[in-house]
Amino acid sequence: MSIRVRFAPSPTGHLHIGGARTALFNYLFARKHKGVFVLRIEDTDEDRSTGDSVKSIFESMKWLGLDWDEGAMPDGAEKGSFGPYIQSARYAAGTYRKYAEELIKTGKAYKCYCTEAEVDEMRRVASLEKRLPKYDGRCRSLTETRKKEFEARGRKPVVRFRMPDDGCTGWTDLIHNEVKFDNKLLSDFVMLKASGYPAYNFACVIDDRLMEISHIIRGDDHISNTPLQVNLYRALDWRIPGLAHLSMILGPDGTRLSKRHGATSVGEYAKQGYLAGTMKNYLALLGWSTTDSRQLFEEGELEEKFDLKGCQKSPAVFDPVKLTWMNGEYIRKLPRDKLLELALPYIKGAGISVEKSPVPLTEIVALEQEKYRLLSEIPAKIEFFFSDAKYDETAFAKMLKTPDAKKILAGIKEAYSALGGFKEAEIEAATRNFAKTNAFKAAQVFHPLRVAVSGRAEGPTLFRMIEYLGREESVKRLEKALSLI
RNA sequence: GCCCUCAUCGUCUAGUGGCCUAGGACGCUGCCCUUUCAAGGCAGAGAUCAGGGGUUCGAAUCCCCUUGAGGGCGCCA
Repeated sequence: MSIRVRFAPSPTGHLHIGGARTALFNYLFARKHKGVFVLRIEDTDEDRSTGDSVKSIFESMKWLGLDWDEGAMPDGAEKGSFGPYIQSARYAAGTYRKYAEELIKTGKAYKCYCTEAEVDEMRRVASLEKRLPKYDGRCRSLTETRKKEFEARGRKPVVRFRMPDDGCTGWTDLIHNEVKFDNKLLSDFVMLKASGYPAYNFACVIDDRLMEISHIIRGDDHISNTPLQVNLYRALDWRIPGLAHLSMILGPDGTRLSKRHGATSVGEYAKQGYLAGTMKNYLALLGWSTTDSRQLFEEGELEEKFDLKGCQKSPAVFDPVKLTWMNGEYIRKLPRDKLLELALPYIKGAGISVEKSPVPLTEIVALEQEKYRLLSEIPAKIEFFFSDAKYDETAFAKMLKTPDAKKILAGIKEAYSALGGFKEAEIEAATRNFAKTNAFKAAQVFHPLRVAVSGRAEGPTLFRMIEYLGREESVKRLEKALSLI
């Protein structure tokens, strides 16, 4: 049996962390088993589905590098021979109606003329009387005359699935092992809405089967939908795919991850300067691990090592602090030209005019590569190369408001002006020499010098920084600092 | 209310009856390196394995109960 998995988002917003994790695990499972990864759009919620959401989801998937083998594509075309891959299009082709009618014919489904208000009331009363708040099945055996009456009054029926009245429905979950539900608890769920559109539990089963999906990997918020779907598979006499329910992702307070925990969409993290590789690596570790508890994975390694057996049953708290640490790790591993490429949008976005760069921008950006944890931190770190030093008050007070500061800066200024060349090694030698001849400790000179030239108490390695700034600019800044002391 | 699921350091986790006086990672603390900040190296604090009962020569690992948390009970997905 060939492995075919799918990610089936409903386009009602951006791709969220939880969705991305589900997509990732499906993708990894497919790659690991040399299977097929399908992307299907479940846009059967007529009110909330939007084309913009579809676009946004595509974008995030692409950013994360989760390329799919079959399904709806960003250019509006489709790839694969099981299409269409958008449920609204499948609806238009009559796919769902066909199977619904078949089930009605065999008595496994029926038309229900109850209005939403009636069903709501039914549930309310049941709940009050401490009975199960489920549909009571009153339309299960409507006579033809009754049906005609309803139709005559203009009532549009929904199609409901007839659940077995007794027995249990269970399955062997690939993550949770045996799970079972008492059929008595299960409701005759809606397959086709009054509008004719399919509801989730129905569309999902029909499509998974028709697309020959071999394994369903989804969040465990779907566990209670599963017995309904299993019964549908059986009614249709279809083979039930492998079922794997992933644990939820929670916020730091232990509740389901949501907006009030901060950024929840993949796009927001991308904007904040997290790398796609970081996100992929971090998300993989939320609910999955190797037996050696490995943290950092090389490119392509997850695809090789992923295994459903390593999946956690319990929910995981999303930890932005660890994510940020990991991003630093990924940034450090970046080749410098790649780093520049990724940093450029942030640099330009900060209004830094890079044309004025005294040395190739790559060099400047790479200067503090080991310190960046977020791409968005880069502009603030390199800004002083491109505009006059803005003196940090604390640093200025501490390093330049000292008895020796004037002497040091003046002396260094002189030494630099007299230098033949202006390379890191020469600058360092001259600076150390100045310190020595004037009986200063190296640090006594270095600190004020750093502040005078960059405005900050911390920064890149001192002499290379000064080299990049250039003699003229360095001297100019020393003069300015002198005038301010 | 009913049903389902889950339960190892603050967090992500390793662990499938003896190798566990419970390992790794993030975070935290200290030291080293060092012109700063980082990075790196080393060391350390941090988990009576939710609690209580069993089973067993032996349990984080198996069984039962309790508690807690999460999810579901839609013509949303």
